[in-house]
Amino acid sequence: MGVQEGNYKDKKVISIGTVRELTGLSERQIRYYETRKLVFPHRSKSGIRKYSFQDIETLIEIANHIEEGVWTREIRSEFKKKERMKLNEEVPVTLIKGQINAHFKM
Amino acid sequence: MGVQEGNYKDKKVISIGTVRELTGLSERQIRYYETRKLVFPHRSKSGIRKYSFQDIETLIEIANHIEEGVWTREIRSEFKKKERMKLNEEVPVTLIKGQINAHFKM
DNA sequence: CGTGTAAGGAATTCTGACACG
DNA sequence: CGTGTAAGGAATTCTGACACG
Repeated sequence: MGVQEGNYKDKKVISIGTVRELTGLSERQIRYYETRKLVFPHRSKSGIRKYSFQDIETLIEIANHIEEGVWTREIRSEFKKKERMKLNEEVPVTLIKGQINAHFKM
Repeated sequence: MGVQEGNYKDKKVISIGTVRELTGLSERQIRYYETRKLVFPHRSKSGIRKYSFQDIETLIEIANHIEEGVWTREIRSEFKKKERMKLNEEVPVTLIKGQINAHFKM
């Protein structure tokens, strides 16, 4: 577990119409949150936006915040805070002595 | 693990152009394998095909077989065979005594 | 600030068919 | 059998703007 799992969750392959259906948001809203730097879809060569499942979860989270009256500006700084915390989680966990013994006894 | 994991792999959300890019197949080929009953995309209300990541893996597998000269007919029966084996795997694994003890000692 | 909408154009996708072999 | 292609139409997506508040 952790950040990258080589999974499908982060592959940007979903176009905006499908994102609209999955999130219940309007395309206007989805594009607006991009101008507010809250989501970052890829672009196909011809300029079509492509989103990941992770993006969809983020959009739903954004929508929930907006409903509560939170501004996009605040949502962005909250996301940045979370990003900083994630980086800390990535620091390798030190193995406990007992676990090391369990691993290496043969 | 097993069949359904509530994951993103089976969500049919990818349109054919993206599938073309991900598989390297032509749209003609992708649609043809559908008429041969090898892949089963969903359809949006307006009739647009939507594929899952699982479909993409299946398509790649199909392409490999075709390259080896295998006919779609044979590929289909091979897929059906695999399907039957999958059903067997789903039979719940009987717990080994020691494991049961480990689980229930409190 | 966040979102709706009409506008015009460009890119995507669909189906049925003709072709080759 | 498996795949390419041209054809015409329908659905999708894009951008920049006006609007409201």
